[in-house]
Amino acid sequence: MLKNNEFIDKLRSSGLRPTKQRLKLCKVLFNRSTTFHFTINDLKKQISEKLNEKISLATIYNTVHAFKKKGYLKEISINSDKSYFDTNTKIHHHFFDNSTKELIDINDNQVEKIKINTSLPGKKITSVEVLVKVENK
Amino acid sequence: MLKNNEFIDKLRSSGLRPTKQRLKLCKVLFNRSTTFHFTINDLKKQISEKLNEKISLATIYNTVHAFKKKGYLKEISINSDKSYFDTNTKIHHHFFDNSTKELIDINDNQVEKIKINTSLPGKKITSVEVLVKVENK
DNA sequence: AATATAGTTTATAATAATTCTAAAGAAGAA
DNA sequence: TTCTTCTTTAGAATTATTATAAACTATATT
Repeated sequence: MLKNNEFIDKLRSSGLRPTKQRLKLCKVLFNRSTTFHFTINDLKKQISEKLNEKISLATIYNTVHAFKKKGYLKEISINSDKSYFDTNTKIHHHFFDNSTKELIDINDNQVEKIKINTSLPGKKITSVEVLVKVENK
Repeated sequence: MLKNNEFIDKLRSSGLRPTKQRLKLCKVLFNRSTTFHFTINDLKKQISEKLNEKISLATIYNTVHAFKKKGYLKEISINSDKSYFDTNTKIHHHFFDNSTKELIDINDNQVEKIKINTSLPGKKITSVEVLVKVENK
């Protein structure tokens, strides 16, 4: 459980003003024991459920993108009508449950490290993502 | 280069009536030497450019989804505002060029086969996808 | 402490991909 | 031909996301 002051320092040190809204979002996003996989709508719901407050939708979008840019959140590649984000920003891979539309982390020891034996001229690799899709048996 | 009759047979054998629109789409999609990675908009453009004809947008969507369901097309997992499809339905992986927003096949010998040493209770794996994102150097 | 400024938040409108609808049209069977 | 079922279509509806521009606030400056 991080203190408010720690969030304030973290925000300030990355050039983001520690506003009320950002601090509330930090609480909801980062004050948890396990990683959080979410869509904007999931996040919005948790803000009202956990904090019993309201942050405008535009601010939620803005902040999530700001946090992603600063490396505090990661966007996960799924072809869905919605975007998915993850509070675990380390390189790791995912199950995507098509039945529940939920993301689940794959542990490092559960999937072999991927080796790419090629490159593209003039391009640099920015990420390597493995997505294992599952559904109910 | 497949003949029209071959498309007719293929469609009929999978329970799809061989309509003018579907045959035109077959021509654009499958009468090519290399695989085709496309968005609905790309496809629409090629219909007018290659065939100089027009198929309603709803039909393009309907047909692409019907072909996907029958296994003639594959949808690729990218978090983009648009959906991407691929005429190569074999298991293979992709580069996604964030600078040009293009998909490029990764050959089988260019990426190691991924081994998953885990499973989820009550779920079955439906696909394993590797996406390598690249951008201009 | 008051003031200036640059960064933020907000409600709302705009955008864009996709799906829905329901009527008209076409394919295949009888 | 006629009937039934499937398909196409234009346009409306839906939905996630981004843009806009005015009100607000954190912070630095005086």
